[in-house]
Amino acid sequence: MSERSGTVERILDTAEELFAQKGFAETSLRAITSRAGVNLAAVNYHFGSKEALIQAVFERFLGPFCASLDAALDELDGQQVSLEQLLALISGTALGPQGQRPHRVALFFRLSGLAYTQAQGHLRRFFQEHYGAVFARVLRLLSVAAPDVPPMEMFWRVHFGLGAIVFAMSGMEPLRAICKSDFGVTLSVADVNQRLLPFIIGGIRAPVMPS
Amino acid sequence: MSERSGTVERILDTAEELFAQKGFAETSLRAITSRAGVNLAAVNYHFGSKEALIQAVFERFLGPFCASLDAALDELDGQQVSLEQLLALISGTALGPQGQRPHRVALFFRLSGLAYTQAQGHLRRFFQEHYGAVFARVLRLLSVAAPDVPPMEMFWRVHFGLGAIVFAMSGMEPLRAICKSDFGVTLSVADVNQRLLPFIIGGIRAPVMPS
DNA sequence: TGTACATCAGTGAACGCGCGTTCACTGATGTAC
DNA sequence: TGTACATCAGTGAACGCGCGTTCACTGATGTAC
Repeated sequence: MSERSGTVERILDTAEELFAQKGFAETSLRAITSRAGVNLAAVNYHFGSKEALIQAVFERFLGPFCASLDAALDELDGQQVSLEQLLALISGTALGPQGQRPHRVALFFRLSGLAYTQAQGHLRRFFQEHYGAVFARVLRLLSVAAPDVPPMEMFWRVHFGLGAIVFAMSGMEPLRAICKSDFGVTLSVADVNQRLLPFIIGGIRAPVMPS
Repeated sequence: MSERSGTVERILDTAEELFAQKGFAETSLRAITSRAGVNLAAVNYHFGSKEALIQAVFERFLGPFCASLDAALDELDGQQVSLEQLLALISGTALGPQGQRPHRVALFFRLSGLAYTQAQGHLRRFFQEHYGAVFARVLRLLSVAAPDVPPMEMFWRVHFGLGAIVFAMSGMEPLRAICKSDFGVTLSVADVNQRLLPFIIGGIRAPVMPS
């Protein structure tokens, strides 16, 4: 559990934080290794390359998350699930296992946003290969939970919703600061999360335009 | 109108395209100038630095857009405006003046996403300084158009909506490709835009959670 | 009208710098005989 | 039990490379007298 003196874990922790803070291209291996207190060459020794390090950061988060989500979905297999339940389950799974470190979820979504947004073609491929199956499964369940929305419409709306999440998580710090100064209210990351759900549910449930 | 042999315009056009395609840090001045067919030193000669070039790219789009939007909002000052009308006006203004080049809108939102998402602190400041007023004005009008949503809630929901737009625009190409292969339907950028509006309106109108 | 000078867009080559990666090496631990 | 060797995490210094920026320069155009 403790990661004291575990070079690999120290690199992953630091890389995760810095990538989320500044982006992939803007974070140098020197910045990571010096902050982590390890030798510069250690990254290439343990991971092989910067690109492989980036993938390892995602894998460490996404692996357990998808496993947990898959298991949770297995449990309610066949049952009728509402949109609210389904989304609550997903957000609960994301928040769950790390518990103590809720900012890691924000971090992770920010990373996903960067991965999509930056040219990082290798990451998009990596996502599709490793986690495409779970994604498709969720998409199918969503279509069952909101039968008025046809599958293709649902596909787009889910991505719109993902965008809302990613963007909110990415701009979390500045947005919370503006919220504080303009409305005098200090919201936690969890508070923002709680506000996201109704927005997304409202968006997904919106009447479908007759094309 | 024509920008033939206008070095400054050629640089701006090319930079806009490449920044949107690959991000700011990932796009070198050498890539921009060689594709634009101008001398490497011309960027620093005309703009002073790479950072100033980035701001100039935004200014060229945002300046006219905000002016048009402000003018359009002036015209219906005092009238009762619905959420649908307001959002249609904004998206119309964004799509309007460039008309012939609809992909510039996608491009521009992608750039905004990058600006928010990447550490580029100078860009966030630049945004707030130059366009904070128009943004606040729109926010006020939205609050009038959807009086059930309190201002702070609206603030967050607008940003969630912005996220949906930015993300959809950023991932436009791959998402359209997936849509084609999974559903056999080829959507244009305008089609995706048309699907965005109901989602955002649904999200903004969603019942407010009793906190 | 002709000449000298100023202005300015654009150029080509070089600058120093930080980057990801490589490589020969160390020192500790485990294994074979 | 002692010795020789293999393995492996980690190191320090250097590699070549592409980057943003700078600078002395050119050549065309405009202006002053």
